[in-house]
Amino acid sequence: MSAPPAEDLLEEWKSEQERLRQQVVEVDTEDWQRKPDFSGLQRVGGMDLSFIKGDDFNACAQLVVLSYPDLKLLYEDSQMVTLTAPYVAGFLAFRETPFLLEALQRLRMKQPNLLPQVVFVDGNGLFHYREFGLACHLGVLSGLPCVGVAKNLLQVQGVHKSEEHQAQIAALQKGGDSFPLTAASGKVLGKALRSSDSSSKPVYVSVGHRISLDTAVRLTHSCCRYRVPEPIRQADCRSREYLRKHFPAADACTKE
DNA sequence: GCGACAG
DNA sequence: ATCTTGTCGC
Repeated sequence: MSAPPAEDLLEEWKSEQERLRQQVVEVDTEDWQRKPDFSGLQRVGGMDLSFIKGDDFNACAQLVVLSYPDLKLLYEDSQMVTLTAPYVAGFLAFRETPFLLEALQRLRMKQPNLLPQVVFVDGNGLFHYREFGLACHLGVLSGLPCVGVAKNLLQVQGVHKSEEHQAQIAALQKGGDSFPLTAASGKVLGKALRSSDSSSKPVYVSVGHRISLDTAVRLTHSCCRYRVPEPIRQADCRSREYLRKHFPAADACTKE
């Protein structure tokens, strides 16, 4: 279906990532990030893309803004988009970021008062081959604080699904427990977090932009009703719902 | 050739 | 990402 990406394009993308990497701010920049109860934080965003089953190009781009700490819906935007870049592990941002930025731009235009103070992104931030995953990319280009939350482990910089890793997961006792994901260099690139008491499979949290890792992990835990933090979960549910409503069984009975 | 491969 | 309902268990 989609042509394999040319080698020189990947090299261009790498350069772009290495250039933008320099702009990532991996410390807390907001007052609320320093507060034990995050007082001052009122709006958290979540973004996601959902696809129709056999279609790699058309997707629903979703933005939700929830109140904090209640996690009630304040704003939502669903928009059908046509993707141009293929999915290549390590380059997810080149596929998705343009449409996430557009959604934020529509919000800035329509309801700037509802702009989220932090955005949860479905994917990694600094926990990435070149320390510049989707959450960093969106953070730097939007200027907003961003947190990356991946549902699956990307094996990067010496972190792998070893027995040691499995043992560390097994040692996570309750919601909020975590352990560091340490690169071969010694740098902690992210943390595996048990997001709730009832989910034994962790999520992988890393810094996107303008937030420290410890704050990102603490905030993620505080936004979890289920395994996936509520802003991302809502974005996922609502974009799927949009597709079900507007493209019901798009593949059934097409052959007569 | 084999494994890895965020979404 | 997507294919997929009910079911077993705490």
